[in-house]
Amino acid sequence: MKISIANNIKKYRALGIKLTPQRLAILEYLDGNKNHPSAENIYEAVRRKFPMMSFATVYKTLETLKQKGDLLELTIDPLRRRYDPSTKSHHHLICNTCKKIVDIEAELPVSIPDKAKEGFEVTGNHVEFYGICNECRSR
Amino acid sequence: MKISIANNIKKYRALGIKLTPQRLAILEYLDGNKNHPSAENIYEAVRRKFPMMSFATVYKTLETLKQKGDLLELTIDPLRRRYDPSTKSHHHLICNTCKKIVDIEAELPVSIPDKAKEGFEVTGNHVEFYGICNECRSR
DNA sequence: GTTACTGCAAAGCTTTTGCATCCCT
DNA sequence: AGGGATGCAAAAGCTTTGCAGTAAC
Repeated sequence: MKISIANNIKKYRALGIKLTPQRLAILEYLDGNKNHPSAENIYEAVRRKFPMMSFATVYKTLETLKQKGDLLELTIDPLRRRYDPSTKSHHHLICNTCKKIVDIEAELPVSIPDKAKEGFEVTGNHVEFYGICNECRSR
Repeated sequence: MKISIANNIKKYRALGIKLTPQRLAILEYLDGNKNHPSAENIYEAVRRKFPMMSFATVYKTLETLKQKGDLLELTIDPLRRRYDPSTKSHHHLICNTCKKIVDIEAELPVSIPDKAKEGFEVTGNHVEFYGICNECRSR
């Protein structure tokens, strides 16, 4: 984990991102994270290392990463924004009961007929599947 | 439009929804509306008829309709919730530039391989296509 | 030395809530 | 008449912003 971040330092330098300790902690927390964390999740996690951390720093860093194309903002949760460090396009399963969000690893062939495109030039897509997860069903 | 609402009055009665003038105005505004309005859009529109209307009434009515299954809440816009009176499952095109949201009329065969289901019992899905709309491309 | 980031507090938006009053059924 | 809806104002969340001080480059 730490090694992976270390290897990426030159990538962030190249992007023109100034690497402060706070940012490194955020990057380390996000690296490989599959939990689709909210800003608060990130704040709480990183604050254990940097008790002086402020929410503004979290939001500003997330905004920077987003603009550099290194972080996806998910509009999936009606209550708050969630973030996903996996920037290659993928899809999600959402549990209607516990609201858990799980990545779908498989490729999904989704296509839209030309006549349904309404004049759009389509550049990407995102599929959400709704249902009930294993744990919730067991109850 | 008014006729369609009139025909539906017994439906709402049957749902146990008390039909106040404010609610009728909201229902009329929503009926057949393809603009995916926000609570504020609805408030502004209905306020022209009922200047005394309050935001709380809009939100409470939307919540009621949602719970009766007569309105969908869209989690598509990161800035605010939007509502869709078309309750039969459908998909959306979203313009990256002007943020317009357009309904897709066609059926889309979307399926997920069993091995990708992560133990979920899948009950529905929603596809978002991203791109650039005709108007934005013309500039 | 510059430039850009941090931290704090305040402000901005959207959405929810409590409560007295009102009105649909 | 009774139960639910309305309107107002206040509060609650989440996110953004301004600014002075500070640290990375």
